[in-house]
Amino acid sequence: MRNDEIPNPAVYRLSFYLRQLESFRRGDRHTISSKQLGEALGYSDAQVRKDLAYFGQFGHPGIGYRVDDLIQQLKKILGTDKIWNVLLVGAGNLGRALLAYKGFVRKGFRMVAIFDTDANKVGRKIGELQIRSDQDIATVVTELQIRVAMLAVPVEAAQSVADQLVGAGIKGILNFAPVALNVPADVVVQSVDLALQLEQLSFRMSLGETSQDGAPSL
Amino acid sequence: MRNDEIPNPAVYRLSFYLRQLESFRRGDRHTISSKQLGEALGYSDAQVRKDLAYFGQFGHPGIGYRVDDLIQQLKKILGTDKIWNVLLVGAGNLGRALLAYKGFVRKGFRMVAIFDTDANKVGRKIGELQIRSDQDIATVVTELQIRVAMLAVPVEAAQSVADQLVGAGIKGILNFAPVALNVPADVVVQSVDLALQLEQLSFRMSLGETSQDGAPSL
DNA sequence: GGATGTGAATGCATTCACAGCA
DNA sequence: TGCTGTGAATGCATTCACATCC
Repeated sequence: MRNDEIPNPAVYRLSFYLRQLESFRRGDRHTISSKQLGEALGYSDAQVRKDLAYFGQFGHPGIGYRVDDLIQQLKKILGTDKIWNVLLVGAGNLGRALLAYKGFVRKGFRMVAIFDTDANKVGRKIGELQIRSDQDIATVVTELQIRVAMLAVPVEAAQSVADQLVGAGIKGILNFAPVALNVPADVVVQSVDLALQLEQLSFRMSLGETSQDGAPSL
Repeated sequence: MRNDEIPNPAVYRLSFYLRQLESFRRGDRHTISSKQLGEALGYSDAQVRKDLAYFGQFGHPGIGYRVDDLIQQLKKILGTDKIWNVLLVGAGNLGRALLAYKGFVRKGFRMVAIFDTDANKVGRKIGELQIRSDQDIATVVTELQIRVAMLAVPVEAAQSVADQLVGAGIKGILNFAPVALNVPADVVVQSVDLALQLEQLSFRMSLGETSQDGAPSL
């Protein structure tokens, strides 16, 4: 199947399916139906089946989906079936929290270098890693074959650091600065704006809603 | 206009419009057309007009939108035209980073209390605030009239803390734990799963995409 | 019986295109 | 002329409903 036929929201749901399946597996569930998986997440059974069918035939009629199998398949589809080397720019509060965050490692994302533009911070160690100057980005990216960067710098610096990252050959940026980054078409940006999330929560609190979670579109 | 006629994606875009308008204002732009606003964010002009029209008539034919005005209106719609008292549960790495994050304050979210379940941490100070026991949540919520909570505890603890928050009268939770929380219909949960964002980035890197940003749906 | 996978039908979001106003 | 606001048209995502298989 061609990739551009897959609805964006479906790709987000894939991650939720994976998360839920891992929870089912911890509960020693070996097999699961689209109905059960959907109910746990607030989706219809048809939605679950359709989403999965975009990527292949993973189910067994009369049985459902084998939990272990489907986890493996989803990891493969999402690209987390292997280890990724990731670099971090910005050794402030947020950067240090990201560095320590266990959830990344659990998914196979390994932080292998930290950079900061602040000369005072350069050279200091955080955990195992020594903070390096942003001047070294290009060298390190090449040496360690890094394709993904996390950007946790102040909004004023974000675009220029993004340019450096792109120049160094980075192909994906997880951006925490509240700004729309300008990058070439072959570089993917995924943005997380924390204050924006709280603002959205504030909006939804003034309605009679039941909604969960932040997710997709384009 | 009835609220449930507003597309979810449109609500997310509202936040992006606001962010972009504030950037335009810093550049001393006083008036802006739907075309210009849309171009800055990758949306069509019709999209911008339609989204705004869900909430009222803010524009001036032949002129466009007055930047200052529209900022005010959007803040009012989103609920960030006033100060919110917010509490935080979880004084780990992430919690401390959230506490120090300037972006929340800029939008009028004021962190007024921190809680942790770890007795070792209780009593310690972070910045101005002293970490309190989760036992005190109900008291503090009532005293300080808090409606919003940020949840930055490990995934195993998330649901039980969420129950405590709900019991104390909290109506909105910004959840950083990678789990779908179960809450009553009058409580809103907005979730941010950091590892999931990185996973989505990984998926999109294996396509020929140009996409930006993480956003809506249901 | 119990479940999947999938074309067809529905419903929702976006875009078009234009009347109307400054 | 330049731009908004909006019904109508289009396009995309979800749901229905059923043939198919264990």
